[in-house]
Amino acid sequence: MILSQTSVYALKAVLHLAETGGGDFVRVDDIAADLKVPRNYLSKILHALARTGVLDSTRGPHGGFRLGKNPAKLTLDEVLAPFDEVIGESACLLGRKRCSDANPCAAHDRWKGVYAGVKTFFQETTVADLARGAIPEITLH
Amino acid sequence: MILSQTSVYALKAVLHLAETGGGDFVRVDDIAADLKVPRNYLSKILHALARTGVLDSTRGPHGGFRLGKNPAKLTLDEVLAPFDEVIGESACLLGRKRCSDANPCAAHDRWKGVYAGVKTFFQETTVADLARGAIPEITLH
DNA sequence: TTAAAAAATCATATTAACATGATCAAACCA
DNA sequence: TGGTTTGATCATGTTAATATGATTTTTTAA
Repeated sequence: MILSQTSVYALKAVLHLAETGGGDFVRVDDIAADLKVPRNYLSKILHALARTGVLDSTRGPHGGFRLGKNPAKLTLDEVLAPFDEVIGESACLLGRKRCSDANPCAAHDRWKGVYAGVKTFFQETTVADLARGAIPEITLH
Repeated sequence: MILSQTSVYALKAVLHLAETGGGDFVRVDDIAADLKVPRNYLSKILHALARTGVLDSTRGPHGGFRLGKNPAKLTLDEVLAPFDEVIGESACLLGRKRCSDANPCAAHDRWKGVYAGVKTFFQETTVADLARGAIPEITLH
């Protein structure tokens, strides 16, 4: 897989909230059940997303998670940042820490262009781009 | 990392043989020392590459590993096939087993084109493309 | 035919990702 | 104010990738 399992869970959860959340708080248990993802594991992931502002959370009755940003302005890169670093250092095909035009690995020149496409995808695609159906107007707080 | 550590070792070893092997058998110990890669772990990897015909191996004095195919005809895809499946099922961003135009995940339409570039890179880039310096003429057996 | 050289294999250890169950702490409401 | 609802956290378990050390098997050459 391109993304780790954790990243896939994160992305699915955020899309789920964009598609069906309607700006309301949704319980972890409900999200976990809908997505068929382990409850406590998801809880930890959603908590990490709340820390970065991607999600918003409250406890107690009527608590849960909702989007913390406008989905049209929320890039996949922002969602995945706490988990995989899809972008950045991991860019080198041969696993180098530092790999640049000035100090390239054997694959650098040919891989560069391909990787640029991947990078752009994650930096420019938004949650709204991927969410199916009508995206409700969400009032941010 | 895009590729697993194992895949990186495999790719580095094959490039190393293309660049410096000169068609002769090279000992695992020497490759491992040059690449700074664990010896027995590399041995297992090279053995797997020999099974698919990418490499050729012999035991005993003057034994070791050498390329089993013309590097100009050896694609990265062929090298990595026993380890990661960079190409194929793992294609779906959201981790689906089956994800197609007919039965797409939320990311399918937008990811498809980007992924096609990655796929093409691995299918069309050859070991000779990445090997630095003169590639010696290798007599295949 | 025997000793050395080399890959092949085996048994085991380490680590990180992924997962589960139990408990804790905050928010809400009667 | 006390009980219920909910996220947050903790302790632990499982599994696969990565790694190490020891042993076995094959090949060559003296």
